[in-house]
Amino acid sequence: MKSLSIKDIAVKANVSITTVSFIINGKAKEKSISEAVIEKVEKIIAESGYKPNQIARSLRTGNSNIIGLIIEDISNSFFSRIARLIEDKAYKRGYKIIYSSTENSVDKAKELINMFKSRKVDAYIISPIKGIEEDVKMLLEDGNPVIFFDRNLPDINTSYVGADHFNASYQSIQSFIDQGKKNIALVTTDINVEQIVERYDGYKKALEDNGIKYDENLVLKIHFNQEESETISQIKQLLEQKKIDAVLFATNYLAISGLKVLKQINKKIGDDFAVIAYDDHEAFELHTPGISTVQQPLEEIAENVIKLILKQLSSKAKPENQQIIIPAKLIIRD
Amino acid sequence: MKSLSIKDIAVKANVSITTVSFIINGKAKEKSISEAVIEKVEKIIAESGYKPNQIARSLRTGNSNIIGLIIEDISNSFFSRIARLIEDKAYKRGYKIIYSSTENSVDKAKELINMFKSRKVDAYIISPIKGIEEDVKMLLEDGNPVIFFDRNLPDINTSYVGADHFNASYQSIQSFIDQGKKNIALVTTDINVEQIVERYDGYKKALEDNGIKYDENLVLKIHFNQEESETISQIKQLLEQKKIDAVLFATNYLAISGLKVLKQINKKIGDDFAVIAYDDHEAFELHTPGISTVQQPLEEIAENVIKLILKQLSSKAKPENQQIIIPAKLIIRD
DNA sequence: GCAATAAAGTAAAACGTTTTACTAATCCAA
DNA sequence: TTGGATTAGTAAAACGTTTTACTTTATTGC
Repeated sequence: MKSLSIKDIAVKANVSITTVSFIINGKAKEKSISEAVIEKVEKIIAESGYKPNQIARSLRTGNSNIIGLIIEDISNSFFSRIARLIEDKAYKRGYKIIYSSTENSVDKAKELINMFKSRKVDAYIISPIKGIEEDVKMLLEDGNPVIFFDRNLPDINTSYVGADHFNASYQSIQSFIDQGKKNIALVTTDINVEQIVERYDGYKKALEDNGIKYDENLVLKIHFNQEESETISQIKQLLEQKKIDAVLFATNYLAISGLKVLKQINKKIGDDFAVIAYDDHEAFELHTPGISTVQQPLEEIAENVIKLILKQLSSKAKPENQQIIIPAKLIIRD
Repeated sequence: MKSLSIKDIAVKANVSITTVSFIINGKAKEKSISEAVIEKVEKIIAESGYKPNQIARSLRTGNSNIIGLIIEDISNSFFSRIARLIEDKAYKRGYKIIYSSTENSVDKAKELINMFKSRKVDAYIISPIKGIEEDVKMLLEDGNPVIFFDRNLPDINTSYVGADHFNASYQSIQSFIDQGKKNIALVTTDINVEQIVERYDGYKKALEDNGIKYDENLVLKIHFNQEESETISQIKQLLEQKKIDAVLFATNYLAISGLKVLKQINKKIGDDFAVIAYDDHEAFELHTPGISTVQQPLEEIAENVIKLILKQLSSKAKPENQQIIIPAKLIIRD
């Protein structure tokens, strides 16, 4: 069964297509369509269940009311929770979200940008990776609103919303030191994105400020995309160094793997061994003992992202770029 | 900067729009375009970075290469993991996913269906809720491929892929009974969807088959969408009944809340109190002691969903409906 | 009672593709 | 040498909207 078109409505109501279009778009008054006609057409529309074809609409107007969301991996709870919040807020303002996961592949990220481009999304929300700078620059040159979140690309001149990774990391290490820890390990990833680098820098700076020498044997950089079993064996190797008395995990999935290791090698978290995980996760609260975490301000990040996007979408002129850095919260458990 | 259109390419190559279109769509051979022209046009396309406008394409052809995914909540790890798998498999076959969360609201689900309809998605993958039967029927009447997963709506005649909830629940209870448990509680939700009802039925049947009387004081039905604090206090009330020696949580988020309660009231899982959670979650593996779970076959569900969808998309005639029920696995931990 | 203005509405172009039906030139067989 | 088949390509309609520029009739002010 073919779906109804504006033409069918026009014929039924015995008016022109133009008139129907004006009514649908709330321009009836301003285009001086009579009350009687408005009512008649609206009645027919309601009865027939006609819905305008958004594709035709997009083709004509050039915008789609769709926002593209590019993230690393929707099955990571940090991203899925952010996605949910963004979706929610966007939806309330009449925007829909198309998302896709890059799995940290530059090629896939570029492909996604192209796909979104050819689908004429109105705006891009991206948690970027190194290597897509040129593509993003082209988007910006073409006048597309682009907002980065969680991660930033320093060479790109656009708005960014994220947590204060450097300070969060610094404070975590400081709290270890305040507890008297001396041999503090860091488990992080080798992906070269700003937020990960900042966490690393915060680690180093805190050690330095406290007069503790940086020891590269205490830092483990895990390949992204490797099998979890491999990750686990690397972490196991690290943590078997007896002297380590504290460890900061730079992402939640690394912390999960790390906790599995602790369970395996039966190393207890307590007075002489402390753990902090980056990005909260339900497992950390439930764990016995509770795992201290750096909690990212998801709600604020999502709210700011949407606010910036909508501001750009509603004003023709591009607003000033903003770098919104939101403090993260260190939650000490148990 | 305006983006390039097929016309720009045609002008540059000094051929007609038609010719360019044939080449883009791989019909050059069959439409007898000469090798020389093909090469020339392809070169120009590559150099200019031209990408066809998918919106115009969709308008003309009536399909979008987009599959709509409607789920309850993307931030629930069961759905986000399934979404990731589906996205991945769809992507490999040239399809993109638009997803949205219903939050178990019938109105939002209907709105989403309408939105997808007006965007002309090629197919619908839905984890349905009661109340949208009419809307789905209309989709089917219009010839749209629709596949349900995780949950089913009995009155609707379409394909379904899901786990064997009844047996999984039955086996869980049976395993409690085999351990000698007598007062087995069930914490479930009040949403009226088949998969939840089946879990409940499995619970009842297992008790009955073992000659244990059903006691409604041992069954707690939690409102969907209520605050977690409320959920926690209700579960607390239930579990404070001393005689309860085992509990099955019918969803992973209920189990998470339940574990928080156990931690609060300091009730230990062990020989005289057992827990099984439905749907695995990282927290369950890490928990001390490990929490036994019913693991849904995510990979198989996603694979079957995509297989069915693609079969429908490629064959003009609608294939037979299939009900694919995949056994779930009871993982006993510790 | 006449020009200017307002009210009520419409025809047709445009958005960027795909596809159908067509033309013109060349080839080949009888 | 002729006429059907093949090769190489194109013009134009169609998809379903929005929007600009236009028409026709009624109203107003003087």
